[in-house]
Amino acid sequence: MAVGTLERPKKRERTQLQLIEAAMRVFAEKGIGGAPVQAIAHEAGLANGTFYNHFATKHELIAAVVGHLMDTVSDQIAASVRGLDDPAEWVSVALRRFAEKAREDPIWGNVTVRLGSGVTDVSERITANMTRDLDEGIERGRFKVPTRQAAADAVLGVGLMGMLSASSGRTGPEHASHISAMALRSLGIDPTEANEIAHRPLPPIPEE
Amino acid sequence: MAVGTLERPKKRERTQLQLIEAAMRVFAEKGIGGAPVQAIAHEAGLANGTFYNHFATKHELIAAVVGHLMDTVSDQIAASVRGLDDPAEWVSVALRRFAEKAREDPIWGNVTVRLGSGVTDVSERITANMTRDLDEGIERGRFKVPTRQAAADAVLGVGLMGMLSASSGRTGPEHASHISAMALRSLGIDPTEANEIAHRPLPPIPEE
DNA sequence: CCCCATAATGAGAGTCTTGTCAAGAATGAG
DNA sequence: CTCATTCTTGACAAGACTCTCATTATGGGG
Repeated sequence: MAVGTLERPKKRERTQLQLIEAAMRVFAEKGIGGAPVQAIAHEAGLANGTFYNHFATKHELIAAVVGHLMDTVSDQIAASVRGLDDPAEWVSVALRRFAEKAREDPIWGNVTVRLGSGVTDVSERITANMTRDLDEGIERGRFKVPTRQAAADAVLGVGLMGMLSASSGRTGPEHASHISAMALRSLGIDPTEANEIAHRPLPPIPEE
Repeated sequence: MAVGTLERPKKRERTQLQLIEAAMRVFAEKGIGGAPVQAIAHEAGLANGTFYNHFATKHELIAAVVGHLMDTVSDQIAASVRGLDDPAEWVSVALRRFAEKAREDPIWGNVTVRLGSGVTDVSERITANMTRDLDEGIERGRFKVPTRQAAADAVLGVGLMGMLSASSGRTGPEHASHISAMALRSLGIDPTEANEIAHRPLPPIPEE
């Protein structure tokens, strides 16, 4: 209970990460609803009670998973895009990063999709950056779309479904570029150009 | 136990439908995982035990919900499309029907999306017709897409997300046409033509 | 290497959920 | 209207899940 005037950052965080990662594995397999705390603790190689030393409730764990998921890419992507000028390229880079991450780490992909299409908090945070990019592109006349809402539906939809197939191993190495190209075409970018943008090398991810 | 040589079709089916519809309302509100059988029975105005006269397990109920959902539109759509010649129009009609149905009946839409992006059975059945249409369009050279998988991701993605925003009341009456146009553009249809196809009147739904 | 603040343990209390069943109510054919 | 058949009821047993807590283990600063 003593308020932390001293530093003690290590063990606690390691265990929390164990739990978060175990939770993602279990969520990916059994869905988010169907995951008893016991199963998560056991998957992490810890006892039931240990869980509650770190998270007061299951809901709190889910929030931590969300936070972890977001920290892993969302902000990195936003940053890696910051140097670029063309809204079309922003969208392309973001989509490709998500899809590739999902291919490399299927569990991450699976859980992100489940949360992104289910939990309101997450889809809002995922969409936040994307919506901003879309608006900017629309305003500049770069995207020609019927409405903001339709544009958001299209880009988010192809992104999530693309991640889903990527994380289930049904895709080749070009898949990220493919879905990115399709998204750009739906935003009114000329097919040839869309293809070119979708195949540009990805900019490096800047350090924290 | 007597094998049914006699006819007795009425009451049973009525109650089953009550349960299925109650289940959809509860699923829409609390998700599919978080819906106790008790809550469903109560929502239907029935006792707990009655549930188990009709469905041996909760999973069996979910299967019935899926069946009901599919019967409601999927086959109707397939039929209503059968007279048309252009794969682009097939896709457009199917997407618009789904999106409009979701707008008219938000609960139907919400549950269909949840099942469609989560339960494997359903997404497969939803995709089955669509994939066939896509393949045909690709083969005829009507669609120009990087891969079948990318095309399926794009169309299914925009369809599900479109239904989701439609069923949450965030959309105007044109939304169905809008997302249909975006889907066609992502399939390589020229924007002007995509728009025209997306605004053609929907063909009538044929009788059973 | 010692020691104690900090973390882990796991049995179990309390609660919720599923699924059963004997008894009573409704249905509808004759 | 009568009665056999079929449906409904709600209390309850069995078990799963969440969260607690007194006890034991640990790690890392001195």
